Amino acid sequence: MTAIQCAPGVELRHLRYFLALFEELHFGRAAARLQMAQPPLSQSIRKLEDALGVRLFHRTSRTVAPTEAGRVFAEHVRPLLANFEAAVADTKHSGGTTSELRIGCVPDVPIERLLSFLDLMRAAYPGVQTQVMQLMPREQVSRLQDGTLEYGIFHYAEDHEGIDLVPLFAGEQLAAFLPKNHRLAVKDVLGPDDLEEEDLAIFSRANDPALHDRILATVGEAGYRFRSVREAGCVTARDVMLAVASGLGVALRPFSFKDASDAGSLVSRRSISPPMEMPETVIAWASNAPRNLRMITESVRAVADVLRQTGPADR
Amino acid sequence: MTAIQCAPGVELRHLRYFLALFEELHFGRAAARLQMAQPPLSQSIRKLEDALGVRLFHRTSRTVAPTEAGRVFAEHVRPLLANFEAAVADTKHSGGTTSELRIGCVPDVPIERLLSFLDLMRAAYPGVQTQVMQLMPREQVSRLQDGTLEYGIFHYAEDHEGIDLVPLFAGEQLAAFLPKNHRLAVKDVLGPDDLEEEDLAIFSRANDPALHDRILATVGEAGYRFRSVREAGCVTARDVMLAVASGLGVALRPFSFKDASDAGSLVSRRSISPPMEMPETVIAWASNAPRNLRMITESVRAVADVLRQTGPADR
DNA sequence: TAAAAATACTCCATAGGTATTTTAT
DNA sequence: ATAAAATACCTATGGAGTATTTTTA
Repeated sequence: MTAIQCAPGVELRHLRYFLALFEELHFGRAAARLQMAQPPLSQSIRKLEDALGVRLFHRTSRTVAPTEAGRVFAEHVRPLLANFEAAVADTKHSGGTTSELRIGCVPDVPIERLLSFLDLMRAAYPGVQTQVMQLMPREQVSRLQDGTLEYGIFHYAEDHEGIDLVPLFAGEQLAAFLPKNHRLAVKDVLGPDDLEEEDLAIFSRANDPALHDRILATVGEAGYRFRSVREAGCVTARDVMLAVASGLGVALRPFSFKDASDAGSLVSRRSISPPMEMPETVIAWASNAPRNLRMITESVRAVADVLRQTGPADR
Repeated sequence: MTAIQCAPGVELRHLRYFLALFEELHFGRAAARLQMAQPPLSQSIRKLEDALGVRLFHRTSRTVAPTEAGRVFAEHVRPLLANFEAAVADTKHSGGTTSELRIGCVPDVPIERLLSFLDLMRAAYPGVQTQVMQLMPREQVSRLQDGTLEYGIFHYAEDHEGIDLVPLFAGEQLAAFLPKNHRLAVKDVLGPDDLEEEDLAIFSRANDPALHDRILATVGEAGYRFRSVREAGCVTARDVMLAVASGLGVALRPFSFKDASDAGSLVSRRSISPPMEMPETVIAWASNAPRNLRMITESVRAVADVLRQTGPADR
């Protein structure tokens, strides 16, 4: 009932900062982990100490060590933050409001990348339910616009009206895929000279015109020429591998495709030089999405930011 | 380890706001209780709901009702805040740093007032140890300046170099104290005419010259004249009562003095008209007090603010 | 229509960033 | 000499205030 509150000015933020520093025992590293600069972290810790009236760390310019009070505080703070997260998760659930997020994803995003994204989202939004469906970019965009999809993941090729997007993953390196017993299979690395007598097998332009064009442009700019370009209605990695194995031509696809297919015994993967990469993978959403998605979208931005910097190797 | 945090932007502040609203179920009252305006409370609650992705209250312009999610959240938030307070208290203790606060207080501050102040301070600073000592203002000031006293409580009479202070209590109403069988004891209320043939008994000017002068000035301005002013080295209420009982003269002291003395049977207390009041009671500290007192001083300011508004009746 | 919540704006406190200095090894 | 924390300074987000509008019992 008293209007006077204990430890005014101390916020969850300070607790998180404290815990990070307590674990790292190094202002620079803790700040990096918190994705902030070192000076504001110093200031925040000092402010926390002031608010508590207790010194939490004994520091010299070489060492940071928790004081007795710091250890006591850490003991309390850890479960406190955990309880907070639990409270949030529980509340989200009980609301039933955070209806399942429908996420569209093009088939050629490596499964590990997709999973590392979903993992981080679940960490940021404990209550969230996700339902990932395989959709081509055009389908994704129209569903984002009519509200039957919350987020879409595809390779960037062009902008769309009413759609916001941020980079999620860097473009993957491309490799050449050719039939096992192809004459070029004996070489480790293939270049423009090797490929100029080959046919390029690529997904049908109708599937995703903008991406199709962009890839062909990239190929041209990198100095590659092909005898012909053959379109195939390939959607999955398996389709591509089969087309290659059946002699349609050489495919240029991300390195990771080898692992994703059971056709590994039928096709060979070879590096190419000069290298090329796919357009970066982006995540998109409707600009006018309902208000209850705003914060989730903020998390999406944050997660995307982390993934783009650290890569999906984080797991 | 993940840098992505759950429910970003939610701070303890929001939890406090939420709980206040959950209990009041009325934005206006909750805001008042939180000592803030209503619109920012609306905004904060909305922001909290956004961050959680869940509606916590169902509101019309007439009613505010918690949703199911709101009830769930409240269940979590209550112990969470309690744990936080406990964590702060524990940490303060363990640090041992919040060395006992030495608080000086002049003798004529009513004990209830002093206690209500100490209560609120303990609420705001759970770990705090207080040691109150009876000191005259001059002594308090010099000890504040040399750092052997953290806070001083006295009646305002003048400013001092290097000393900050804020009002703590309004000045008390003065009453006249006279011997039980004094000729004026038959009257209920005494005025200037009654007292002009009396001697005024007052504490020695040497004790606190500024306050002494200020009281005499107040007496004069209120239109009171006395036959003479007699100084006595009185310090405690008991001293004053004894001086009065022994016939030194009439004393003008706060109403509450009657209760504080066991000399009640020897002296009578009478209201005076026109009324006079003591200078307000202030709490003071050294402007250059050590950094670990800064936050406590902030609490002192806050507590003083509340007490001055609500009065010590709060208990 | 009246009480209460939501909006619209304004302001300022402060969180956080950058550049630099201090300090201890 | 160097790595790391502290300090100084700056910017800008957003928390909180005042005035006003909208809403529904």
